[in-house]
Amino acid sequence: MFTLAEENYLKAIFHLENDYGTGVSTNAIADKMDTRASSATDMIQKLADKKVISYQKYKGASLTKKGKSIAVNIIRKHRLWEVFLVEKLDFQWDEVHEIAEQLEHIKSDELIQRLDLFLGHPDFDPHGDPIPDKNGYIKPTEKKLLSKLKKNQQGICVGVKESSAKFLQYLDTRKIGIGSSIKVIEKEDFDQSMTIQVSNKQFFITKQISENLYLKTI
Amino acid sequence: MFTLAEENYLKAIFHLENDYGTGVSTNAIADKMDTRASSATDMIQKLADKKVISYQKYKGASLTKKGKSIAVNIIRKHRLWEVFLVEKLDFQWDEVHEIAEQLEHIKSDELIQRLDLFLGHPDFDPHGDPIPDKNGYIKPTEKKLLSKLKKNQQGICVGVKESSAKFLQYLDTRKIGIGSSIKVIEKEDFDQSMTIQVSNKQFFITKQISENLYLKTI
DNA sequence: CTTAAAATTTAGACAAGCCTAAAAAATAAA
DNA sequence: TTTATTTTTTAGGCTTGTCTAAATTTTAAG
Ligand SMILES: [Mn+2]
Ligand SMILES: [Mn+2]
Ligand SMILES: [Mn+2]
Ligand SMILES: [Mn+2]
Repeated sequence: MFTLAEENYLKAIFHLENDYGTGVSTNAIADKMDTRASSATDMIQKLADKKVISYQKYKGASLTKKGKSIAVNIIRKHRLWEVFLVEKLDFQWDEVHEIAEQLEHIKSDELIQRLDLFLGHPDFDPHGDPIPDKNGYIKPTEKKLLSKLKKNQQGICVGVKESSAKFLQYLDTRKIGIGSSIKVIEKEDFDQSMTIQVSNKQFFITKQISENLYLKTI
Repeated sequence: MFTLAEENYLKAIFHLENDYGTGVSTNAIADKMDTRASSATDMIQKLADKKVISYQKYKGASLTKKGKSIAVNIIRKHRLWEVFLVEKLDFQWDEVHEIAEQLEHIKSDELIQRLDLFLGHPDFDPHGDPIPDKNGYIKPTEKKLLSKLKKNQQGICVGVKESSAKFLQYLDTRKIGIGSSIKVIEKEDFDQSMTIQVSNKQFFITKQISENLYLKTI
């Protein structure tokens, strides 16, 4: 069995490997966990002892098969709970992450199996992130960052990269959400800022925004 | 903010005061928490420092107003989650306690408020225990242990005292549950064993059973 | 290739919660 | 009321997860 801290480190390492490739540095982990490098080292050594990561001093860490399976299961729980909170309890999409951070650590396979059924086996969480199935399989989805689109290209918003409350609220005030149709009207070469069209309104957005919106191009 | 361990101690002290009156002994707490008296003393001193119990060396502990309010809130969460698990996820009443022991520590007032609404503001949990309202008020209910009834008296089962899976399964196999009509057919003076009638069937039960079933007499 | 900077690990400490063993206080027995 | 027993507290230690400061290794610069 794994402690809450161990579970959180495994999840962090999973996300880091996903985003920046295999072999995660101590500093990257410490950063994501909002702790000190020395604390990260301690935990990395413990996780290596438990065979859930492979690790050599000074060379970074990678999840083993077992470690990945644990991490994915926590992510599955996190996302299912987020669906529950939004679909059943009427929370907004910017309000659920912190609560799901707690709920993801509840230990009961039966509970998750039944929750999944109750929710109708959802494929995506409220932020457009895929929900791993009970075997840990994550269906690969073809989605593209808005920042990669050129002038006049368009797509449907299928997810967000950042999912901080601040960013989600920014999107809310501009009526951008999962399912919104977005078209690039103008793109500034110098700073990658864009003018986009959502429904019948046009907005000016910075690179920081376009780099955090996933689209399915059409 | 209170740690998981602190919350569990507060809940234990609340239940002990409820069952055996104010001023709870160190041993009673250690016993309920399945720990050693020395550990209980450590925690008692910490809780006293935090002003959630009043305590004098060698004299036992009692919840302060603040401590009681925290304990009752945890119990409210526990019971609401049990309702959720049974009503929404189709768990059996003997399967929910352990999971609720985890869920009761999730910290979000908004979550509990919405869960309560989602469940339709239930008054009782699956074991017939009252659910405190958001102000911590527990509606007093008139219920009587089956063991207190005399021959030919009857009532409706409104709750169980014990709620271990073993006991609940015992009741299940005899089709006894919340709402069952129970009549005392025969009562043995010597050992308090009884013959009772449930629906059209008669059972022989020991004192241990009758002391753990709450009835509303009619 | 040697030095400077950055990244990582180690050493030593601390709080929370638990433990065992021993001391102290309260209670029961004689 | 003295002695024995039970209850409770204290003392000292251990594990988990964290920290700061110092040492070590790796990487980048000159
Ligand atoms: Mn989330
Ligand atoms: Mn999400
Ligand atoms: Mn329960
Ligand atoms: Mn219950």
